[in-house]
Amino acid sequence: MRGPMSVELALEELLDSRVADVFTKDELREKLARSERERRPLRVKLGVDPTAPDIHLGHAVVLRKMRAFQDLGHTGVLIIGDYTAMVGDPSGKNKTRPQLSYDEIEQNAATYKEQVFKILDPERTEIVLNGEWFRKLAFADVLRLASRFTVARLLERDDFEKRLAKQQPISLHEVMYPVMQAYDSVMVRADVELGATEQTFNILMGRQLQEQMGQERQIGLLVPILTGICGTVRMSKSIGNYIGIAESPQEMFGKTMSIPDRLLAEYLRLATDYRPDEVERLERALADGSANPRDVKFQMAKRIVAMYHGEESSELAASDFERVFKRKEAPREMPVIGLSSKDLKEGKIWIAKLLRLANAASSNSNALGLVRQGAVSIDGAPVDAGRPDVAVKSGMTLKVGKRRFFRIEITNDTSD
RNA sequence: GGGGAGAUACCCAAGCGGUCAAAGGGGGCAGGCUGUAAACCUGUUGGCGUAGCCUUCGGGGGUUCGAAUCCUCCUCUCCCCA
Repeated sequence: MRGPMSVELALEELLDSRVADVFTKDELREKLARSERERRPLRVKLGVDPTAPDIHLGHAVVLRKMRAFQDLGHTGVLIIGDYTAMVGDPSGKNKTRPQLSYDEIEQNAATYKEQVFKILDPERTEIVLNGEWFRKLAFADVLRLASRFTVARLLERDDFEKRLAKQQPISLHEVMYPVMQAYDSVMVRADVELGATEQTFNILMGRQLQEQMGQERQIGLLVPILTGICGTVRMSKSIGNYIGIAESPQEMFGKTMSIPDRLLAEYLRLATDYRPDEVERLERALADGSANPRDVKFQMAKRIVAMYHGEESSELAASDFERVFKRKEAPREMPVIGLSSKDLKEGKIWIAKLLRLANAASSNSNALGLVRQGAVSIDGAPVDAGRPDVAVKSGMTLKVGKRRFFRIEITNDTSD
């Protein structure tokens, strides 16, 4: 149990640390105080779309904020937008999203639930699918709901404004998205809605609708958007510039080390659990040159991996990293490519086939391209594009590019 | 309802009868240099056991020895007018 002082501190962090905006802070303080008085936990809502199920460090920022509320005794209400996923949130998009099939959505939702408790407290989490209420609405209900919003107001969203300016299409169903999200807030009686800054508009709509429908309006708490590891645009699964919280320690470590230096401060602040004063100290050291960015990044990578895999795995990932990139050796453990003796002709295999079995190339053409560029080696010897049939034995190491390693295992298959 | 513009690969965009698997840029991947950073240089970026062949330029049909390019119908998008 926390003492009174640490509650004070936790509150301060809740409102300020990794927060971009709160509307409004005063209202939130009041709600928190009242919740304390009445011993009624706040209902803290977060809506997620089960479109790309893997949770990454970008999602983690907001999920960890929810966790912070839970640690103070409040209830996290996680809405899986199975129904809204059929629409696709236009936020930050410059084009219409593809609508998913129901099967895909269900599968994604399952993966999501699986990963989310790496961060959230299961004891204080409610998970609901918004199809629960949307499925039941009749068209007349939808019209009544829609009548509470004006087109002018909905088109004020900057993504819509931009698209209009660029003469790009906006579908009617996309305009409904904020309406649906607002309705979610009403249905779960949210006290607080969390989201990244791009959610500002949607969350404000929820506030408005709740008031119109006789509820106290929710507080919006916005967290900053994390830039992806490419360093240019937001972290996103579909772009592929992400670090997933369910990825292997080695992957996480490596990806963290590959971010551009200029993202260091941002990642220290948003992606780690360093205390604000620690972040500040590191930022200062980077700015005045007393710390080497590479070393800070190394520390940070260890921290991030530890957050999701524990200290031990983190240390191992760090030492594997040193081993591979400093000493140019193979990692201790690597994925195995299982070959059967049937795959071989006189002990040899076509390199393209080998790469495809390893899932290291998307096609034979792609594989042979890699070989031509000298990216492929076996036991340290580059594969010659002119001699694409390579002799392999169990225990040999296949290396593709700078960082992908595989161990070859051959089983004697004489079944036919 | 009327008039106009448009749809080309992951994205932007050129091409407007053969020399087009399709310029250029971006992005991705790979190589060099590094710290799996940045910047820079180079290569590569539809598929196929690959000096050859197959499929691709919104979709169908046609003209032609030959079509991303011409004709025709369809689908979709944007703009202006009502």
